[in-house]
Amino acid sequence: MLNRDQYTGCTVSMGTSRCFEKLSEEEQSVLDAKSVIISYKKGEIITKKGSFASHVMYMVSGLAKVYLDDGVNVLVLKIVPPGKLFGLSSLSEENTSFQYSSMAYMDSEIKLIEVGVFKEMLEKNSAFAKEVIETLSANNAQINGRFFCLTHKQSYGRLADIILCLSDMIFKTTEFSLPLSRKELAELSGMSAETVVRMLKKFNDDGLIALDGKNIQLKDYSRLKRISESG
Amino acid sequence: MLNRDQYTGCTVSMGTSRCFEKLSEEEQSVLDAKSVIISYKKGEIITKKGSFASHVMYMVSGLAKVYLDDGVNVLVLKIVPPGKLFGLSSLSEENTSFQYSSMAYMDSEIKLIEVGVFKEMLEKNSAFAKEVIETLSANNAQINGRFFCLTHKQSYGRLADIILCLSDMIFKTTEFSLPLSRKELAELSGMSAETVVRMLKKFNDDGLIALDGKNIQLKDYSRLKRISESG
DNA sequence: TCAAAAACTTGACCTGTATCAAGAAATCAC
DNA sequence: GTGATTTCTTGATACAGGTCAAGTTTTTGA
Repeated sequence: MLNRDQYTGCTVSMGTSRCFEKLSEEEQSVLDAKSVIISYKKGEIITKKGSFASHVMYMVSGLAKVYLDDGVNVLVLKIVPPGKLFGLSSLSEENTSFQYSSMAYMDSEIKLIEVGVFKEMLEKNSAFAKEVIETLSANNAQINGRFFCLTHKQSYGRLADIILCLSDMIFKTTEFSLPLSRKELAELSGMSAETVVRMLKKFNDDGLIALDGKNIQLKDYSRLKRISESG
Repeated sequence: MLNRDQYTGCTVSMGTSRCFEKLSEEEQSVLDAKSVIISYKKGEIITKKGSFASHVMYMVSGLAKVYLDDGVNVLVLKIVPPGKLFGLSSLSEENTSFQYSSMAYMDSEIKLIEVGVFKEMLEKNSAFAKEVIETLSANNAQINGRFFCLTHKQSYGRLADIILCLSDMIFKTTEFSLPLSRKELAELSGMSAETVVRMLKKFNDDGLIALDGKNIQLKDYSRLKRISESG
């Protein structure tokens, strides 16, 4: 049999944004001089699509979603964990406003870096620029994989994806307390909140997970994986 | 009423890749020395996901699709018209293989640029690098809009999107001969080929388009637009 | 030029998942 | 602490659009 490529609906890309490692101490301090760290409470809007894109962001601690919203539907593009740069669309000369909205899933500390100084670094330090290109590409690839899943997998697979993703990439343990509501899980997996409830229940009844309100424990990782893969 | 944001399932982003304008004549000729122009016949594979990413590509003439494929389903990420750079995921240091497959929709001439020399330009010429970042961001934004549509609009809206997109961005006229099969339209709009046939027929019967085999004439642009917008 | 293959079309059927409704549980605000 | 919201859960219902099958038309290639 052909080795069928796998995509996941996972919302978090690997690794951290490593561009800052390429800056000299002096450059870093120039950057820091034009940066502030802001605290956001759970549920607070961080950026609103269409508003003036004056900065790029770096997640220091916490968790946020980056999403599109047309007033009726919401599509979560990605979840931003600590160590990640986001809001890079602000670098565009053509689009001076944010292309995406973002919201804190939990209390978060976010470093806002003035876009002018960030661009200045791109000009001065090509290793930095290359790292930023790397970040953009990785981000691209990850969202495209998610795109594939949300359009071609069915609900069980998509929900399994999200559960595995949260476990593997965010909480790094098989038992955790969800900071997300069912509605938010629904946005992530591209389905209705009611369907999420039903499917979580099914997973619970089938012994794949143990569910207790907001607490989830993965009981059968490999079967979840199989569901994720088979769609 | 709130101004509801609009996204389209359109597969082509605006404008052309302008990074080359930032190169000096000398840099351009260094680049050209490491480039070749290759002709592809309609239906030929240009890059295969997973194969060694030795070059980035520039569409000189023709039309191609960039897509993901898991062996069962196909998702077209974008259509590449002349004047566009593609395959930029090759720039990643981490992924030395193509992240996406691509195929010629019609006979095409494509310039293959050796990835090493392209990276060299990124290092040397920061205006060039900034333009590439711009291209990546625009590409991002465009695919995300498409992502939104394919997950939240229903079929009529998605098909209307594609028809309008082909008319506005590719053929630049309201009457054209489709180089794509129904199957390919289906991939683009994320539905089955049978459904495409049925919906095209409906559009035809409703006087939105005049259909004659591969020939499409847009009869009621504004109503198509409304269908596209209302989903 | 003609047979074989591919693409297109139409109909019948079926199912995954959204939507609506309504009650239970949890959370929030004062 | 208690009433008011907001979430969560479950059931009933509806339908968009996929799948399968079978016929027709177009394209291909020897």
